[in-house]
Amino acid sequence: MTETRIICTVDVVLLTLEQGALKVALVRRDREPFAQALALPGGYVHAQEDVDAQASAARVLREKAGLEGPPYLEQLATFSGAVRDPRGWSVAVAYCALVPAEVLAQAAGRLQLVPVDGLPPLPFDHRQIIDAAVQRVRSKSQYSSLPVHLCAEPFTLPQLQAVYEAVLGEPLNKVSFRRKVDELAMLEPVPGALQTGGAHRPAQLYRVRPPYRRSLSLSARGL
Amino acid sequence: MTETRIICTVDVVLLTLEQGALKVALVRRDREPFAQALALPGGYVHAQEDVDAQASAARVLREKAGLEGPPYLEQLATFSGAVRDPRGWSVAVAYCALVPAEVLAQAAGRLQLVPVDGLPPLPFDHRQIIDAAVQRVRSKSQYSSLPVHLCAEPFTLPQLQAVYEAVLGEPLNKVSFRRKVDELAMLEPVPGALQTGGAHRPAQLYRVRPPYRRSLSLSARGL
DNA sequence: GGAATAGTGTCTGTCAGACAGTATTGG
DNA sequence: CCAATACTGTCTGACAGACACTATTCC
Repeated sequence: MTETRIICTVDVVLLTLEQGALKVALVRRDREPFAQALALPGGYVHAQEDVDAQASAARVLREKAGLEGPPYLEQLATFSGAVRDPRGWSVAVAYCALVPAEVLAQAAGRLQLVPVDGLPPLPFDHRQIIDAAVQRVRSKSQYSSLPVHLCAEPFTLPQLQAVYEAVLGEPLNKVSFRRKVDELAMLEPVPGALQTGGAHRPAQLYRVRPPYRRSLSLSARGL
Repeated sequence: MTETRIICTVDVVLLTLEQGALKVALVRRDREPFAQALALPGGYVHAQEDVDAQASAARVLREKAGLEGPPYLEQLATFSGAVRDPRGWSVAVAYCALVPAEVLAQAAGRLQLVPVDGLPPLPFDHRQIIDAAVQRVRSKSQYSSLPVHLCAEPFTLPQLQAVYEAVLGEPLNKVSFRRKVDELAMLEPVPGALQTGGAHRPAQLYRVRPPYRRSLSLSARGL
């Protein structure tokens, strides 16, 4: 009995917020299959250089998006089967990464940002992978600090609330939002730093407390 | 440059509730590495016969546990890397399955049930995989109907509440529990069927409504 | 002073949990 | 009638959201 070789890859759903809309970063494929098509950044697992699949995903982000330290990178799910890739039976470990739009500016040109609510036809099962990522992000945003990773530091609480509202697609109560953020105990005010410039009262600037830099803070009852 | 072959496997964390404790089904390995050791049921992905990794997991359940129709089977996470398997760089797609203890009776002898809170040393990273599965199940039990898959139908509400309490490890309020179960709208009373035998008022028996047979019902605010 | 936005004190409706009562069986 | 458990009606404290007020800036 011959053992068929299985294709092992990683795909990264790199999400950011631009102009109030959640967008996914796509790259133009330079190889077959689907050469020239827009697709998720991904690639083969390199057994020689990657210690695990998460390292493969970080390498993909470095090579294809020029991102050195991924602020937030989480395993999403694994997509597998005989028909998803024309080359044969494949396993794609999908990861979800969140970055502030400012961080992607450096990779302009290599990446194309597409609103997740208006995706073009995509190769493989990339549409399904993106949908799963968006669903996960929206779900986790309801009860965790996940969206802070879409905000460049330092930021104000009204800015952070706008990010939450953009991700969740619904307006939030200001008082409740501030209560919850306070409960999460994940932010600290930057002493003396205020957002000035507007013709109105300046807002306090905040940053993420170091322990929550790469992880999440969870809330018992949502928001 | 030579491409190293990557080992593709699936592992199944088969959980059940026995004597009020959450237990995982382990099998004695019949091959190297770790032959004779207790480990999670698992095996290679068979590209020729499995349409995807979930089918591989279902096949493993069938071959190693004698389970034909897995009542609940969900992808957990993927564990990968160079060091987790002595044979080389490996990818293990882990699945979590829930069954009532009664269903496992038919597979007695092949499976050994071990309480998840008193696990022996296990090969590979199986301890880590089991811990992830238990954490996921406990977490999801807080706001979904997941534990019904640990209950053989038909069951009474007090029985179901006991299952929730065993999984979550804390007592629940009876009134709130019944309100929530009612909100989930996932159960229907079996007409005229009552649990008799005790020297007390008999309890109404319930079954899962067909649409929720293999999926979950989610609650907005937990429990 | 006015416009605009940041931030806060207080009220209220809702809902989860507690309590205690009724219901229904076997002995 | 008593013990035991199933089930239900009602009260109450806590909390999310609404409202309105104060604070601070630029013009």
